[in-house]
Amino acid sequence: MYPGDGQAANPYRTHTAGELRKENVGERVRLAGWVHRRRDHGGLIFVDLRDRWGITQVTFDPEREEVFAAAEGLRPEWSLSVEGEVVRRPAGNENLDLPTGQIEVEATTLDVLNASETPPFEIDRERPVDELLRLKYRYLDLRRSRMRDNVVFRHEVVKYMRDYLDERGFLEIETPLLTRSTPEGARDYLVPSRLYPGEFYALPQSPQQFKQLLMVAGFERYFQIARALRDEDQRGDRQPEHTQLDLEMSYTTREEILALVEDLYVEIVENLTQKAILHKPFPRLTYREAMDRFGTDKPDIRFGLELVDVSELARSSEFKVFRGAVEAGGSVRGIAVGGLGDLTRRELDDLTAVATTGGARGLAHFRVEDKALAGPVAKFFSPEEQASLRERLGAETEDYLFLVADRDPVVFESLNRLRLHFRDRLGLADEESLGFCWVTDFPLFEWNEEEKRVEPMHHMFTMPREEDLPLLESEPLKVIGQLYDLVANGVELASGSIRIHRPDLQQRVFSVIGISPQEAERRFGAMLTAFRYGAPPHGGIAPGIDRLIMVLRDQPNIREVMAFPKTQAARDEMMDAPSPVDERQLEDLHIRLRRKPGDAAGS
RNA sequence: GGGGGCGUAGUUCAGUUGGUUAGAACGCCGGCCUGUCACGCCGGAGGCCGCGGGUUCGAGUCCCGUCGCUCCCGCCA
Repeated sequence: MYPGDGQAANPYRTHTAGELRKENVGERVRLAGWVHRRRDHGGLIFVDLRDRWGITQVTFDPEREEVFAAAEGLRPEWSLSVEGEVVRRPAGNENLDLPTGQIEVEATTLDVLNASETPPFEIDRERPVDELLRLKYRYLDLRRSRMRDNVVFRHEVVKYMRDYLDERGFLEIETPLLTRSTPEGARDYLVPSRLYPGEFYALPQSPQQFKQLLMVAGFERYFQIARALRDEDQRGDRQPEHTQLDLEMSYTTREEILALVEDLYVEIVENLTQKAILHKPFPRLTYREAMDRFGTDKPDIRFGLELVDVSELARSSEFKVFRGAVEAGGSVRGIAVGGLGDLTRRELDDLTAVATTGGARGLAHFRVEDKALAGPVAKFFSPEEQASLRERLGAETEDYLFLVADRDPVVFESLNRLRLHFRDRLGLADEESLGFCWVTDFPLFEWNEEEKRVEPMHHMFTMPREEDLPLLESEPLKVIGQLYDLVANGVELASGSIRIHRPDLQQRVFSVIGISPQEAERRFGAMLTAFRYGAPPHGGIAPGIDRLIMVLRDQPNIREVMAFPKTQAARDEMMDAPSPVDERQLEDLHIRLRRKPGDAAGS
């Protein structure tokens, strides 16, 4: 049974509004949907009837007086069921923009199923509307074609994932929403317990431990379209809850996991989109290489402007800023950019601001002249050094050179921002292409300067590289983890690792990050115990679904690809959540409020 | 938590140096129109200028505060 299959005895419709063609001419049909537009010519009325599948033009002839009179009262977004005959449109009146544009339906019966108030914004056209209004009336916003197409496309992608994994022996298994808080990384959403005063469940930031336990349980290949919840501030690509394709495999290798996901993504792109994949197979970059070449672990490889290290040249230069940075253990790196024309003082200031947002204290810039470099600090460099800089950066005459000198993380972050700035300003990246790449071999740990301690870069269950195991206690920051990210067009699309499966090694990693055996037992007891019962080697990955849809459909914001997103302030404007609750409910939960609902937070 | 932008008709926006009755387009309402598909033409209604305070003879416009939306930084294993 399917709308329009003509089989079911459906009182509302025999066909969808997207399927009638000239082959159907002469058939008596019934359509249901919304008034998309009404064009009243006095003696003839056209109604564009819209349902999920498309738009069909319905005509109302004044000779059918009763139906015609009813059609005069129709307004946008009324819900209708119309019966009539499919007729060929008069020659010259076909609408080539509409798949159904060869025909129209001459209405003989009109049933108004429900009238509509005038919508708060126009649904039949793609115009910017205030975000709050869209979210408050999300059910109307979702009637717009772009939003509907986003939702439909998302379904197609998720279905593809399910089918793909099912064919390869994966089982879809649900894991709990009410679980235990693991205060590490992001802030948890907490749920108070009624039966245990003062105790709380946490909503999962990821099903990480459960999926590893499913490997111990022997399911070997698991996946789940899983919600992940984090109580952190929003961004254009971050929401309090997002969806990931969580998957895990036993007796597997990194190569097997990468191949599985790469093939899946290639198939999704080739079967469901018009986009082109820039490089197949996906290029592999180590973390080190990604940082050196692009200054980021999520590089947009669709364009050049790669970073060049000129530290050696800087070390011997007269320019103290450069020399000082290198002597302090940092570096000097830069990019050469063409096609900028002559930059004004103001534009150069703006570029400096881009660099300083990345932490840089300044931005050295040169314009490449025929024979020399020009710029405020050019005088510090000898003609030989200038020629060398130009050559190292591969610059042409009239290019600009931009260099940053600082600690490596600052240099990378600043140049990465500049690189992306020029991408957008100069249109360097092809919008219709997908520059996928894998970034591998991340450090297992990173140094948290504020807390003066070592912490996991990804998560604490990641397997170190075999050859680095001896360094675990002595030089943890040098240990490389068996980690891998999938990146496309500068967006991190998936993140995964081979996991630790032996309790002794897991305990060693806990110790490195300062978790005592007692604390580990208290917080991760189930997992450590489980590992003692023949836990298999395993690993997995978690591709983010929202971001994938964003990239594949060129949507600028994660809200555009979610049916019911929250505002940047994490509110649901439609349902008005969060909201105060009854005193009775609080009592059940053993909760007394210190501040009344509605009081400004933190004041 | 911090910074930027925005807030004027149902919607999207304009609004001069502080000065008469706050405008446009779309939408809405009414009329006309038999081939439109962003239909067309004529007419009309519609405003707590986010909210509160201040300066001023006079505030949409200037100042202070506040609320909301949004983008970014922090944060997000």
